[in-house]
This record gives sequence, structure tokens and C-alpha cells, in this order.
Amino acid sequence: MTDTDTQIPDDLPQRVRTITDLAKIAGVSAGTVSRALSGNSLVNTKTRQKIEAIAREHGFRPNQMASKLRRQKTGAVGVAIPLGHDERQQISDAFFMTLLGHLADQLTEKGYDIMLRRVIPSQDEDWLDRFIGSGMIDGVIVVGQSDQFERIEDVADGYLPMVVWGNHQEGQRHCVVGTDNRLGGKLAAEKLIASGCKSLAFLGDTQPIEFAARFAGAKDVAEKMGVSIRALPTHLSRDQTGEEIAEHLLEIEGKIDGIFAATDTIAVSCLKELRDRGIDVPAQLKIVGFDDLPISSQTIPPLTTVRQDIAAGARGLVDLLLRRLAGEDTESLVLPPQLIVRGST
Amino acid sequence: MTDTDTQIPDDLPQRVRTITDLAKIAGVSAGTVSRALSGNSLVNTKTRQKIEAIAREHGFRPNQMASKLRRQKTGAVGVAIPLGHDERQQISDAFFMTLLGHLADQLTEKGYDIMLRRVIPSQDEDWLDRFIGSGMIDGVIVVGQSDQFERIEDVADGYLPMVVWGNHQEGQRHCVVGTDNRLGGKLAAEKLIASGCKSLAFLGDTQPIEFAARFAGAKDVAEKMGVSIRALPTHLSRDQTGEEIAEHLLEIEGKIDGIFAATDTIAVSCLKELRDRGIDVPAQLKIVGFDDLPISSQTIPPLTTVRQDIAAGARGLVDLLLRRLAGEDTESLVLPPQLIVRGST
DNA sequence: CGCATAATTGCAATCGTTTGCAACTTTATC
DNA sequence: GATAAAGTTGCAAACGATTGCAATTATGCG
Repeated sequence: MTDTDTQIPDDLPQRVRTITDLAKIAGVSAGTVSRALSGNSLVNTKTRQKIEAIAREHGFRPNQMASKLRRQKTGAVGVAIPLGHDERQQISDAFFMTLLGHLADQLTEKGYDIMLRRVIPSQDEDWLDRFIGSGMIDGVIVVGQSDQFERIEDVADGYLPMVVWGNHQEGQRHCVVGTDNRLGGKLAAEKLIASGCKSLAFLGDTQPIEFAARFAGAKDVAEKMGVSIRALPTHLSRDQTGEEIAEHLLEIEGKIDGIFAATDTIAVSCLKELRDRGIDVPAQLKIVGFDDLPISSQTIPPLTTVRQDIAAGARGLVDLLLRRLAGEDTESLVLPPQLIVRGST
Repeated sequence: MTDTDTQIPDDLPQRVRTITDLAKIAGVSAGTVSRALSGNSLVNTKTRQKIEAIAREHGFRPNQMASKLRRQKTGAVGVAIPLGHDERQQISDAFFMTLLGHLADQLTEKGYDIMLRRVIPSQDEDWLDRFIGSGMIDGVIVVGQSDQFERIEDVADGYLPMVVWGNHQEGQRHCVVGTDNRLGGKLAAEKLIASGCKSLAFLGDTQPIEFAARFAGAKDVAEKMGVSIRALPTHLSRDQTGEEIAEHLLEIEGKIDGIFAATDTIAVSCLKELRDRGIDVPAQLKIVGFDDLPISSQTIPPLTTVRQDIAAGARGLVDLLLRRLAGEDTESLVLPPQLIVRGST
């Protein structure tokens, strides 16, 4: 017997917190309320309406935690962003953010909530198991393999509802959605060579497997066509990029006439540096980027780039995840890149 | 007696799913396991170590849902992004994404998970109550007031742990973190006028209260200095923006010598359109943006803009929310904007 | 050794919802 | 009007972890 009961005699609109409170008011059992509110069950229409009315009136919402515990499902999907290679690369990276935005749009549409987790694998060995085992999510989307390929493979064997954004390797065990990076690299190099370049450079880190594949694709073409190509490593975080590119440019000035940038972000910085040095693009040097970020059409000159269809990627990730949640063991999805020719080549 | 019990005699490594399973193996009670795993309680060191060892060995993780139900707290913070004015404005908007990135960094650091929810208020009257009442989150950060000012005010009266990104109005009841938009508008107009502009335009929708405040600030200055200023409405979603700006430019050609864009995104599109028309910036027309997005330093010419310190904003949001979670009724935080002078003025 | 006190541990209730089953009402059918 | 079938509802046992309280064991001290 609480204070409230003692002081307030009867039917004052006490706060309706639980389904049982509501049941008491409606004069039915908790089970019936539960069924009425969940909509689909067998409960008399009049009863249902009465219960719904009371619920609305008191602004009642069933406790999700209890519901999820009982039903053993959460209605939430985890989105993990491992920041492996470059700890200074914040989650605020343009490409990831765009993908995340589309994921959010997609998942919301399908009625799932999104549990976002930023992960630094080097500080937490166990990140993926923890996330999955947390009991907070029904499935997980991993955005970017980073340097965690093996760990992801390990988990994939015992956990179906996981889809990963990244690069597809022959014979891998986890389900991945991503662009055909190698083909993308090919397209980029072909374009540069077709535009008359004789000596290429790949601007970007070649460690992450996506980038490695882009470089490999370009290299294939270059070698076949008898054109030289070299890799110039760069970090991803924006503040470092500028200087690094500047150094590279000094070094290669005059020796290189075509640049394939690992990402548009790098390409844009590069355009900037070139302009500051008075080097004309595309007359003196041609550039192809990768991603086709929204910025890329706004640069001067507009950037020729290899487009990744991020929206389609997000749709694919969500679609495959939902099918896996339903128990299907889906194949990976490799999306074709598309060369967007603008002014920088 | 289950099948498993009958078929498998003894100590086969059956899957340890619950704290009770683990307790059985360790030969103690569930309560003890719970205490051991939660670390801080009074449990014999040796017992604790044994339990921890078994837990590790079986990769056991306590079910969060059950824990959260019992403890009545979730360890997750909701981040809601209401898309009011412009349904076509996706969550993928650059400014929101950047803020979200910083929020994710901050909250992760403080040990909170992030429940992301994209909301279209016109389709769901009740979005905020639902989110709060879902029992999934301990508190909520609302990113952008959109046209939901009143609804947010209503909720604020009865729900402490909520912080909102947006504009501060005299006497408002909800706790807000945001830039002083009016002052920002002032700075922008002052700069344009100081650079010699005689006739200004504000490029952007003036409905959202943040933008309205920016325009108001600019107007104050313009009127005081005897300079004309007019508003040219634009949408936010990128695809529409281009055409709209083009139309405006046609209309104002020659009559205007300074543009204050409501956001950098608009300013960047505008730069592009101007260039396509052969109008020189800053010689013929000067532009100031708002936000200082990463792109803005990369445009040609680099954009003069009013900087919002997004990282500081995110820190503020998280800090205030944590204090509110602890029961404190915090004041709003208004951040000073900073004029960044680059090449477009 | 006996008793008081402290340190551990077990017990059982609890968090709020869902759901199989049984019980009870209607309605339909002959 | 009796009987079967269908439609509704209530009951109570889960879901899995936490925690106040009681019970047990270990330790200290005279």
C-alpha cells in the first residue's frame, strides 16, 4: 500500500505504467490487453477498442524491454563501424556517413531500429562477439572490413544474420555487399590511358583490401598497356592528407601525368593542392577519383570518378540481412562500378 | 528432463546461454554468478575468478534485455532526426551526418550505445513520445528542431533527459545546444558589407527557425547600414537546389553583389552555378556560407563562411544529456559562431 | 573452545510482457 | 432445446538477470 493509495481514494487517473494497470482499469486481464494492443490476435472488437481508447488516453506504451525479453527478438539491427587502419579516421568520414544515412533510411522503412556502434578493434579484441552477444540486436551490418577480415570470417561461421560492406574475395565465408573494386580500378586506369596518360600514380593507402583491389585493377590495365604505375600512400583523415599529397606532388612533378585517387576525398584534396601550385587539370595532369561523393560534381573542374552506388549498396545490405534474419543463407552481392566522366580527365 | 539430458550423460560442453547454466557448472547459485560478473559486489575472489574463467571459456554474455528490464535502465541514448520541412532531405545531409559522427564518437566514449531513429513528423504525430516511451533508451538527443518546436516544448515539461540541437528562443523550456544563428547572420552580413557589397540576398528557406534567425541577424545589420537585403527561398535537398539557384541567379543578375547562403551546401552549389555562368567570385559577386563543412575549404575559391563548431556542439549535447540523466536541470548552451574568411569575399 | 562478528552465498521475489492452454460464452445447426 | 463449433477471455508459466534478506560459513578474540 503506497502513499498514493492511502491519500487518493479511488479512480484518480493514476499513471498507467504497465499493461496490468491498464487491464485493471479496463476490467480485463493483462493477457487480453497484450493481445488487444498487439493488434492481430483474437480479441473481441469492442474490447479491443475500449482498451485502445484507454491506452491512448493515458499515453500508454508497452515496455519494450520486457516485450523483447519475452519474444526473444529486439527489432533492432546493429551497425558496426570498425575503425581499424586509421584510428584518426573518425566515423564522420564522408563515405561511411553517406552509406550510414542510406542504411538508416532503409532500415527505418522496414521497421527496424538502428543501434550504432563505433569500434576500435585494436582496443577491443572482442568487439564483434560482444555486439552480437549483447542481446540488443537481431542482426548486424558491419560497415567496412578494415583489417578485421579474419575476425569477421570466424564469426560468420556461427552467426547467420550478418552482412558486411566491403570487398569480395574468392571463397570467403561471410556475406558481403560491395563494389567490384578491381573492375573500378580497371575503369579508372583505362580512362586515364585513353585520355593520353603515359605515367600513372595511385594516390592512397594500399593496405585496406578495398584499396588494394582498386590498385590491383589499375595495375593490370597499366601493365597490359605498357604504362607505368606507382602507389603513393596517403592517410584518410583529412588533416593529414593535404600535407602528404603536397609532398607527393613535389616528388612526382613532371614525372606523372595521371593520378588515380583511392577516394574522392583524396582526389578533392589533390585538386586543391594542384591548383595552389598552378598545375592545370586536366591539361597538365589528369585525375580520376573513386566513390562519386556529392562533392565531386561540385569541384572545379568537376571530378571524373568511379561511382559506387551507395544507395543500391544500402538497399542490398538491408535486403540480404532481412533474408538472413529469415533463415536464408544468402550469397554475396557485388555491385558494378560506373565510370562518371567529368572534367578532370 | 530434456532429450539432451537423456542422451548426453554428463559434463559435455553444452552451450551456456543463461547465468543459471553457468551457475550450474560452477556449482554456485545464479545470484552469485550475477554478482561475480557485475564485478563490484561482495563475492569471494576465488569464486569470482572461477566464474570468470568459465564465462570466458564458454564465451558467455549476460542477456542485456533481461538485465535492462530488471535494472530499469538501458545504457542507450536515442538520437532522433526529425525531417520536418523537407521530406526529401534525407538523413544523409552533410551537416547532420557530421554532427551525428561526432555524437557517435562522444557517446561511445562515455559508454553509451546509440539508438538512431529517423523521423518524419508529418507521418507520425507521436514520434517523440513513442521514442521516449519505448523503454529502449535512457535519454534522447533530438537533432534539429525542424518544425517541431512546440511538440518538443510539450515533452520537455515532463521529461528531463532530453537535449536538442537547434536554435535558442527567449524563454523556451527545452534544453538546447546550438550556434547563435542570429549573431552568425550578423557576422556574415558585416563581412559582405565590409567587402563593399551594396545589395545583398539571403539564399535559403526562411521557415526553419535556425535559418530565420540567420536571416534576421543579417537583416539587422543590413538595415542599420542602409544596404538592401532580400530572401530567395531554396530547398535543402541537393538535386532541387541547383535549378532553384539557377533561376534565382537569372533573376538577380546584376542587381545583387553579395550572397549570404543559409548553408555551405547551398553556397557550394551556388559557386558552381556562378562559375558555369562565367560570373567571377569574388570580383563580381561575393558569397558567405554557413557551417564550415569540410568541403568548404576545398572549393574554388575557398568559401568564406560562418563556422559552427560541430565537435563542440556534440560535446555539449552529450555533456548536458549526461548531467540531465543524473537529475540536474541544465541550462541551454549557445555556442559562438566564428567567421572564417577565405576567398569568396 | 565458545561466541560475536564479518564475509559469502543461496533463496526467492521482481522487472513487464507474451502466449499455450483451459475455461467460459456465444452462435450455429439440427 | 441440445450439442457442437467457434469466438473470447483468464490463468499462470515463461523470458533471464538482479538484489534484499536470510542463512551459512569463516574469522577474530578472549
